Amino acid sequence: MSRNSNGGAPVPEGGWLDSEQQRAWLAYIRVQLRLTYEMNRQLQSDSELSLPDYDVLTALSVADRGLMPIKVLAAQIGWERSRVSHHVRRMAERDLVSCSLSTSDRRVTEVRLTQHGREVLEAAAVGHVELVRRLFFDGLPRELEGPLSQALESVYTNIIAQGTLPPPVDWRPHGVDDRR
Amino acid sequence: MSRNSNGGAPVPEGGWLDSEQQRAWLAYIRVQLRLTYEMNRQLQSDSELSLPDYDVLTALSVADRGLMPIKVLAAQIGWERSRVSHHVRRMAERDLVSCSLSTSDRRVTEVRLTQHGREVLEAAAVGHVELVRRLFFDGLPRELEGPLSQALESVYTNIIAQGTLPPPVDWRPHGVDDRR
DNA sequence: AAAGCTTAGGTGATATGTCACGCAATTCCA
DNA sequence: TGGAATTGCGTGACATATCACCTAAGCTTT
Repeated sequence: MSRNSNGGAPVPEGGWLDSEQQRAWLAYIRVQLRLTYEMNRQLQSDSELSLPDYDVLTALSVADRGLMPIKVLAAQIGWERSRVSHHVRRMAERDLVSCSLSTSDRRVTEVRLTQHGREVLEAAAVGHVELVRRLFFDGLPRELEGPLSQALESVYTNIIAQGTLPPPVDWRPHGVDDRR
Repeated sequence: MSRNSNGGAPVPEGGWLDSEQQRAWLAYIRVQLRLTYEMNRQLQSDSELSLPDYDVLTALSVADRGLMPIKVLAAQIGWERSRVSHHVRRMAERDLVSCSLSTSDRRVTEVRLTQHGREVLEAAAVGHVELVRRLFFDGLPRELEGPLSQALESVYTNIIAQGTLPPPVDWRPHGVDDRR
């Protein structure tokens, strides 16, 4: 940091971001930080779920028959496998999910949403989505919704192409309806 | 989840997001997840820093005289104070920062960037910014940079207004140049 | 200047996440 | 078909984060 003090002109060469890019990146980081903080806080105070809990339950809730191998679940929500393993065990102790061996391939553990888990999720989702709407969309002018989606989708596509992570399966997070 | 199966029409009433909003939200969450994962991964493999380490060092590097009270640092990067306290102690053991009591108010601990910390940060920043450019901006059409910035800035302003968190001080994260 | 409030931080118990490794089921292939 | 490679996961040691609570310095009031 603190070099490249060129008074605000774009930086064409390899190393740094030009000023328009810096603007976008700064805005992105700020939104990301605050939003994560607030979502966590809201969930924990209005429900018995943490944001990670919520992510797991949401992924399961839209899965076929509310059930998913650990490997797939990890890919869906972008976690390390062993994190899922630990987390799911803890959630099972709270009766939010249950685990069982697949009959077809006895290496795989299938994680299943319990009835209680589904109820807790649906109760929590109301407040969560409400928060997202209030914090995110109430501040977003209608005419920028389209461009924002486009921009983020482009970036996402690029990340998948460039990134080192196995490409994910379709996933709908945080109150995004699955319209079956 | 899994209710409100209205076949794709916008949902006007209170509870859920309409389909354009769902599109934006889904894209946002996906980008957020992948990007965090990749940034962490890159930093840890190309330097001796984690993403949290990097955030701390970046905040300090743009501070006046490379020095900041813990309280301010926490606000800058959106952490709980005690997290900063613990983390900074560990970083001090690695000689990335150092702590000392303020002379004017002996309650405050001032965290300072060490010479070694600055060197490590500057070495790490090169690869980090390179990754951000490759993953984020290479996928973002120039004509969408402006709208994206605008959209995220609107959202950010709204979060600050609505949110429960103390409004932050100015902060420039992750390789955003401070052009003093 | 002492009682009581407020503010900055540290601390220790606990929860959570990561990493390296190991084991067992499956698949590959000579 | 039997051994090697691969795959899916669990585990335990360790790193990190959170939470409730503690101390002490400064401030305010009387």
